[in-house]
Amino acid sequence: MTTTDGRRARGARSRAAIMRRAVDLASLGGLESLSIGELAAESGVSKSGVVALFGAKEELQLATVAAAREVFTASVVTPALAAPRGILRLRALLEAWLDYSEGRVFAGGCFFAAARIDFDSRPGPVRDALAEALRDWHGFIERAITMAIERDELPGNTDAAQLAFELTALLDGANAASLLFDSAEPYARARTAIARLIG
Amino acid sequence: MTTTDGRRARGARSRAAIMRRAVDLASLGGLESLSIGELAAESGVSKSGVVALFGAKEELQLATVAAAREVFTASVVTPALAAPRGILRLRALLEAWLDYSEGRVFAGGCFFAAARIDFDSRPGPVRDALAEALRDWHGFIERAITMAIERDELPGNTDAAQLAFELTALLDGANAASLLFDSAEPYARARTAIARLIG
DNA sequence: CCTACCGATCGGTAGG
DNA sequence: CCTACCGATCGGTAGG
Repeated sequence: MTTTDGRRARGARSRAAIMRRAVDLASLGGLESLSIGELAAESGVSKSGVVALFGAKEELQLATVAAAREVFTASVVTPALAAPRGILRLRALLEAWLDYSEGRVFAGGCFFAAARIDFDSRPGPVRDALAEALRDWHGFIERAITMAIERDELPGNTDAAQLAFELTALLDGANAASLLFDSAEPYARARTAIARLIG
Repeated sequence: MTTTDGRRARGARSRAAIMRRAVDLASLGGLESLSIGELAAESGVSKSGVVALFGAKEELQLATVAAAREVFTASVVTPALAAPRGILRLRALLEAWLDYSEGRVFAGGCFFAAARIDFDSRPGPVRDALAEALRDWHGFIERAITMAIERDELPGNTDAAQLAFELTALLDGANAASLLFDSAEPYARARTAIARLIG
């Protein structure tokens, strides 16, 4: 019993440490170029250790997406839930996202923007997991918009899905431009545009 | 002389055919996972043939970026130049871009959106080439906006760089969402947002 | 979890 | 432009 628990606790710590490296590596080079050997070497375990803990490549990729979602939720969603429903929560969500991207919570910027590329033309479980994560996030923004409309903090004729598309496009655009041009200016541009859209 | 010209003409045809495959492969999997061996096999030449024509990996990547720029210019920029300067040309540019993305001129959607990922955290000549291509495109949009302002087709207090950021973010957002969700709806959303921004 | 190993593919070169 | 080859790394497995 004690040895089993000890082994499980070590396994859990090891899993968490390896996933922390995995999400960073994937944010830098994409989810497909995340290699088992490189991840093992950087984590101080053997290749077969990585495979034993997470399974083969595709299961490793799925585990990495799940780990990234947890980090994302803790960095962006949970903090914003402290704000009251409505326009304040919507603003908190957008601001938390910009901080998450600008603060490089993942070494290579937004994990999902990087992970998407290798899979958005390749159907399968990994693409499905990424699509679900993005859909969840967009849905979260859209519900915050809807609550703001209900509270008369946004015009009654606002199209929530349309506004959610525009806002997330601004966030992703800031992330991409900041990375490529190594500049913080795109975040200021996104904030300006957001202020114009939702006051 | 004749044999030399014949060889050169064959070389040029071969180069063009190989680049046509290279830009498609890179748009699907990213510019780093474009492998010399795969490109050679799909083009019907040997690996050393690819290297002889384009040089080692980095030179191949630079050649691929240059080829993609040519395709992009021919698909988006040149057609839009037929429209008169000002708001009409701006609208033509944005519409041509959406058609370029939606029509999958590159098999994996916008080449530059896909190629960016592998390099936006990795300084070097390839990143520089991608950044220059994107800067060129943004500059083109910005100049079209400026000309529209000068013709009083957009408000005099319009911030051209800011509006260019917002418009290109909408284009890129539509491309990304369309690929991941395998849907045409994001293009409609982008068109709606563009119409609101520039009438 | 490890070592030791597998076949396949990577980028690249020698020699022609 | 080719064939033939190089060392390194890929994902993955056997056996413990």
